[in-house]
Amino acid sequence: MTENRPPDARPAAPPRPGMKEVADRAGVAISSVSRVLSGHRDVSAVMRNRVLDAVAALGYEPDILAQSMRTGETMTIGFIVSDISNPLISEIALGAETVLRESGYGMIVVNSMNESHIELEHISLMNRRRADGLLLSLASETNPTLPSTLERLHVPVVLVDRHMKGLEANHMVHSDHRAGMNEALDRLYSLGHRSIALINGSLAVRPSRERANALRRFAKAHPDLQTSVRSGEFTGTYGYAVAHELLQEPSPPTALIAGSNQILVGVLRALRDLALRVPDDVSLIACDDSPLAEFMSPALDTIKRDPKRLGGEAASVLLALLRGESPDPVTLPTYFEQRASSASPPTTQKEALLR
Amino acid sequence: MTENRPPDARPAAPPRPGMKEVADRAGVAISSVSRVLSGHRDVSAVMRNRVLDAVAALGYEPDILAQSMRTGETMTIGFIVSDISNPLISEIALGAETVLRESGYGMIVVNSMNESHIELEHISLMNRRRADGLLLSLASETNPTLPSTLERLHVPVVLVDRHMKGLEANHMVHSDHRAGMNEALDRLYSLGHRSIALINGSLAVRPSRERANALRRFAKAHPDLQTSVRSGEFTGTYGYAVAHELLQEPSPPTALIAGSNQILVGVLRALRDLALRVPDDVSLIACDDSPLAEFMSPALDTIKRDPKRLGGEAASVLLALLRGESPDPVTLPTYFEQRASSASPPTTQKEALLR
DNA sequence: TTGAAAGCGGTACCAT
DNA sequence: ATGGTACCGCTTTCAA
Repeated sequence: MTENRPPDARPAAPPRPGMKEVADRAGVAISSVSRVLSGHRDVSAVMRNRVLDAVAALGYEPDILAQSMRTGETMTIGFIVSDISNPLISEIALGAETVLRESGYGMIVVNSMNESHIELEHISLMNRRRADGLLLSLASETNPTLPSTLERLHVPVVLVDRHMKGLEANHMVHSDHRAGMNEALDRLYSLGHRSIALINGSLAVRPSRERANALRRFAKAHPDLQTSVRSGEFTGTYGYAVAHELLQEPSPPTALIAGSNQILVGVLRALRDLALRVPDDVSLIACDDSPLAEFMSPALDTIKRDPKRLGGEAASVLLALLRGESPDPVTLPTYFEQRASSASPPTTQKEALLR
Repeated sequence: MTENRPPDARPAAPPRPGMKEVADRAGVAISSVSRVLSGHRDVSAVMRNRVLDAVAALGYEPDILAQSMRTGETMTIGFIVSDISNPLISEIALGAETVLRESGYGMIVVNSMNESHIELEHISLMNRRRADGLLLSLASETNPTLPSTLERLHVPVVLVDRHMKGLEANHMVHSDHRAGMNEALDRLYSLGHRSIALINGSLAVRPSRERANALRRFAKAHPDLQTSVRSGEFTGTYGYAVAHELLQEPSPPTALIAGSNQILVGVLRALRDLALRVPDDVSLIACDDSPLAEFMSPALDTIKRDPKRLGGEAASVLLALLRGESPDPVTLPTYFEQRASSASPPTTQKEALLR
C-alpha cells in the first residue's frame, strides 16, 4: 500500500513469492517458515501465526519441485498407456489416479501410441522426471530392450495386465481372462456352436494370449469343436479384415469373439457390410464392455473385467512397494455377461443349401 | 566385470548417477558436461567424446527437476478435466498431448470428478508443480473463487470449450455448438416434428448453454414448434429421470436430443423401460459421438465435434501464449451426422386414440 | 525455540 | 575451449 513504487517498474503481476518473501514479511528466518509449514513441533504459537499470516497475505504456495529436489521424493507416479482414448484404458487410469490421490500422489499419463520406442522414451522421461514409481500398460511385452531398461530404473514398476519374465510376480496385476472366456465358451458350446473364431488382439500382450490359450484348451476338451484364433492387432481395421474373411469362408464360424473394443468396431462393420444378422446368422461376443454395448440390438454379450478396479489395484500394489512392503500378487476376476447377441447357430446344412 | 566388489557392499543397484559422476569418469569439469549435453558450441570434439562416452557408460539421464529449478521452465502442462473416463474428454486429452509432445512438453492430466473444489485444489497443485501452463475443462464456469484464482496464476491458461467473463477471448477455444444443433433441428422440423425436447447437461458450462440457446432461437423462429429444455447434469441418472418423465406426459415430445454421452445412456435406458421404439415412437439425437453409436439399431443421429482437434487446438493456443504470441481466438465447427434414429413423428392424433 | 548454512542436480556467467 | 562457482527454492542438520 504505502510501498514505494517507481512509475514504470513491476508493471505487471509480482513474481511468484518464495519462502524468502514469506520470511521477510514475517520478520523471521527462512528455516522457521519451513518448520511452520511442515507442521513441525517446537514452534511457538507466535511464530506460527506470524508465518501463517504472511503466507496468507502473500498467497504463498510451496514449490513442489524444490521440495522434491531436497527430499528426493516427487510424489508423482508415471502411467504409460497405449492409448488413453480407449475407454478401457481411461477407466483404468481413473481408477489408478483415484487411489494414488488418496495417498497424496499425482499421476502423469502418457500415451505410447502403441509403439514400443515411444514407450521406452517415456520410461526414460519419467525417470528423468524422477517419478517415484511407474505403472505400465505395455504395448508389447516382447520388446527386447525393455527388461534391461526396467532394471536400470531405481524405482518400483507395476505392470497392468501385462506379464514379463524375470519380474517378480507381485509387480504385476493380472486379470483372469481365462475364467471369462471359459464362461463364454461354455455358453456358446451349450447353444450348439461347433465352430468358434476368436478375432484376437496382439499376442505381445497377456490378455490376448490368455484368451487364445483359453480357447485352445477348451477346444482340446471338446474334440468336436472347431476353433480358429486369429491374432493380430487391436484395431478396427484388423477386426474388419479378419471378420470379413472368416465369414466368407465355405463353412464360416457360427460364433465370433472380438478381442477388444477396437476390434469389435471392425467386426460390426464387416457384419453390416455382409448384411449378416446377430445372433441369427452369427453369434457375437465382445471382450471388455462399452457404454453402449447393452443398448445395441441385440445387446452385446460381453466378457467383462472391472477396469477401475484393475487400475486401483495396480496403484495399491505400487503404493505398497513404495512403502517397502512386499504385497501379495493380485489376480482379478473376469466374467461373462450374457445379453442377447448369442443364440443357437443356424442349422448349417439347411442354410448352406438355401444360399 | 573385473571390478573390485567387497562381499556385502553395494548389494543392490548403484545410486542414480549425476553429472558429478559423469564429470569424474570423463575427468572433466561439471560445467563441461553440461555444455556438451546442452549442445553448446565451443566444445572440442575430444571433450564431446569423453563426456558422451562417460554418459553412455553410466547410463546417465539428466534430472529434469534440477533443470527446471534452474531454468524456471518445467516443460509441463497441466490439464484439468472433469472425468477422463468420458470418451469425449479422453480424446480431447489425447489430441492435446500429441500436440504438446511435438513441442517437447509433457502433460499431467488430473480429474476433478466434476467438483469445483477439487478443481481448485488441482489448479493450486499444478501451480505448485510449476506447470508452465494450464488447460482447463472446467466443471463449472460459475465458481466464484475461480477468476481470482486464475489471476493469481503466473502462467497462461486456456479454457477448453468453456467460457469465462474477463478472460481474453484468445485464451479460450470454443466449439460452435449452435451450428450442429441448428442442422439437427432443421432436420427434425422438416420431418414434421413440432415438439422437441433437449435433455441438457449443466448450464454451468458453455456447450450446454449454447445448445439451449440454439433450441430457444430456433423455437422463436418457428412459432408452431413446442420445445422444452431440461438442463441438469451430465449423468445417466439424470438422463433417465428426465426422459422417463417427459415421455409419460400427456403429449410427450416426438423428438429427444441427449446433451451428452452420459445423458444418452440414461435416455436409452428410459426408452427401453418404456418399451418405446426409435425412431418409430420417438426420434433421438445424440450430442458427441460414441464408438458404437453408428452400430446401434437404429444408428444414432449425432451432433459431432472433433474432440482430438479440439484438444490439439487448445494445446496450440497455449503453446503460442507460452511463446509470448497473441494467437487468434479459435472456434471449431460442429455438424449434424444423419444416421437412422430420426424419422417423421408418429401421427399423434391416431397414436393417442389407439392407446 | 529460532537462525545460519549446507546441499539436492543442474545451468550459466566469469575467469583463465 | 575449459574450469570454478553462484544460485534456483526448499529441507535439514547444527549452533546458539
